[in-house]
Amino acid sequence: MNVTPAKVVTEAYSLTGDFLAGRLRHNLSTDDLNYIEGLIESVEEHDDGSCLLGRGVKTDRSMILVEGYIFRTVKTANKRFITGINLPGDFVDLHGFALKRLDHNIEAAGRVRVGCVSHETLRDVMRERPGVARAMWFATLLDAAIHRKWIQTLEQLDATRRIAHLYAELHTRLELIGRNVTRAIRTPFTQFDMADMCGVSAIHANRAVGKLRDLGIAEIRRGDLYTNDWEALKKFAQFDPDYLYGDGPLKVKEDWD
Amino acid sequence: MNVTPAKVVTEAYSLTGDFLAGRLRHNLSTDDLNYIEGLIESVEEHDDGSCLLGRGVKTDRSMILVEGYIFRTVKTANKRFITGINLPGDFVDLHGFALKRLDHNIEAAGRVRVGCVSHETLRDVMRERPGVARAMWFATLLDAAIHRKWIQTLEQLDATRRIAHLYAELHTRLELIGRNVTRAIRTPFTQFDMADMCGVSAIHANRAVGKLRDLGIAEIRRGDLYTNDWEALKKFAQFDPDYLYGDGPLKVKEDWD
DNA sequence: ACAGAAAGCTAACATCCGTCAATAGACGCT
DNA sequence: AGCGTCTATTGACGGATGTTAGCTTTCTGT
Repeated sequence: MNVTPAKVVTEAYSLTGDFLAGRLRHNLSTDDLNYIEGLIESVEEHDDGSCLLGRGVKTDRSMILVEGYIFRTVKTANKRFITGINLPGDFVDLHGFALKRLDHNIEAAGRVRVGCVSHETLRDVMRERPGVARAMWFATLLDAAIHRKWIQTLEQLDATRRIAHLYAELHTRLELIGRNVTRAIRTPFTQFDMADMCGVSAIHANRAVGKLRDLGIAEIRRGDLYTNDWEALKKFAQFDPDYLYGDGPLKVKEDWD
Repeated sequence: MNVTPAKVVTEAYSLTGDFLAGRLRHNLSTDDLNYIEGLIESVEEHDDGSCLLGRGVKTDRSMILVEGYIFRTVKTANKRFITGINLPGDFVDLHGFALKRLDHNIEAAGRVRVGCVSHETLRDVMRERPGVARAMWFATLLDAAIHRKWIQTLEQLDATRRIAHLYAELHTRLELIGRNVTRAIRTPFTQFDMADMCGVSAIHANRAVGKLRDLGIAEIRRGDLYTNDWEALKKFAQFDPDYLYGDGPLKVKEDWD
C-alpha cells in the first residue's frame, strides 16, 4: 500500500470559492470558513484508485476533500471492504491528527483533489480558535453517526435496498453541501465498489442493480444513478435522514458559551 | 421510549477507586482522572432493558458507565438493531454534549451503574482543561474506529464468526480497562441481543452458538462465554486488535505540545 | 477501425440465513 | 411445589447470497 505520487496544483485552482461549503458549514461563521481555507498549504490531485494514506502509516498532515469521492477501505488477502465515503468539504483524515496512524486506507474513487493542512498548523488552531476546534469535533461525531447508520443498514436491508440507501445518502449529503441533485447522481463507482460498500459479492451487486431497474426505482449505469422519483427511492431504502443532522441539532454554535 | 426511573446511589458507592480506568486512561494523568471523577454529580442504577436516553430526546447531561454493559440501539416497528456496546469507563453519550440529541437509544444490558456530568460542567472543562477535552475527543474517535470494525465484520464474516468476534473484542477491551479475563466472560446478553448485534435472526444466532460449541471453540451459556483457548477463538474470528488502539498510537499526550 | 482491458451481465448450483412451528429448559413469582 | 414467562433449541422449507464459469458490452489507447 504505497502512497501514489500527487500532482500539486495549488497555483492552478482558486480556493476562495465555496468549495468548503461542506460538513463544517453549520458551526462556523464565514470568517471561520475563510480562516480554514487559509490553512490549506497545498492542493493535490490524485488518480482513480490511488491510496492517499495507507493504514498504519504515520502522517503529519490532514486532508480536506475539495473535489471527488474518497473511500475508507480495509483490505485482506483477497477482499476489500469499504467502511465509509467522503464528499467534498469533508476532512478525510482529521482523526489521523489525534490517532497518528489510521486503522484503514484513504483511497481515491475517481480523480480527486484534496487540500492539505499540517498537524503543526492544526495544533495552533486547536489552541487559538476553539470555535473551529469544536466544529472539527462535530465533524468527527457526524462521521460516527454515519458509521452507525451503515451498521444498521448492513443489519437490516437486503443488497438491493443497501444500494438504494447508499445513493439516498449521497443525494442528501450532496444537498447538504449545496450541490443539489436533479435527476442524476454521477459517481465513478463500479459495481465492485458498490459490492465492497454493501458487503455483498460483485455479482450480487449486479443482481441488485438489475432489480432496481426492474422495479422502476432507479437506473444505474457505470456508477451514475438516474431516477425521476427520489422519494420513492428513499422510501424503498427505508431512508431516514435524521442521522445526518442536516438541520437543527448540529447548529449549536449559538448555545455553546 | 421512556426513560425509566433511576435509583440515585451516590452515597452508597465510593467513586475514588479505579472505576475510571477505562478508555480515557491513555491520555490522562492521575491528576486528570481524579479531576474527572470529581465532575460526577450523581451515580444512578438502572435495571436491565431500561432506556437511559431515548433517540431524539434533548438532554443536558452526559453519562459515564461505571459498571455493567450498555447498548446503542435503533428500533423500527418490529426489530431492534444494536450498533455498539459500551463498557465501564466509557462515556456513553458524550456526543450528546455536542449534538444535543442522539440518533439512537442508550439502553442498559443487564443492571448498570452510571455517573452523570452536566453539560454545563463539561463546558467549563472544555474551556479550562484542554488536556481533558482532547482525551474526550480521542474517546469519540475510538468509538468511530470500533464502528468501522463492526461495519467490516458485518461485511466480511458469517454469523458464527461475528459472534466470536464480538466476544474477542470484549476480551481485549476488558483487558484494556484492567479487567483481565481468564477462562470466562460473563455478560447478561441473550441470544436475541447477539442476533441484534450481528444482524441475524435469533434462531440463526442460536445455530451460530451451537456451531461454536460443536467446533470446540467456545461454550456460550446465557451470555457467558467459556473457552480455554482465546487465541484459537480470535483466530477463528479473524480478530485483529489494532483498531482498538490499545498500545502506542493513542498515547500521544506527550507529543502534543 | 481495431485490439485489449475493464466493466457489466447471465446461468447453475451450493451455502447461508429467515421464517414458521413446535418443544424443552431455566428463571422468577406466589 | 407449581405456574407462567423468558430463553434456548430443533426441524423443515424457501429466499437471499456466494461461487464458478462464460459471455457481452463499454471504454481506452493507437
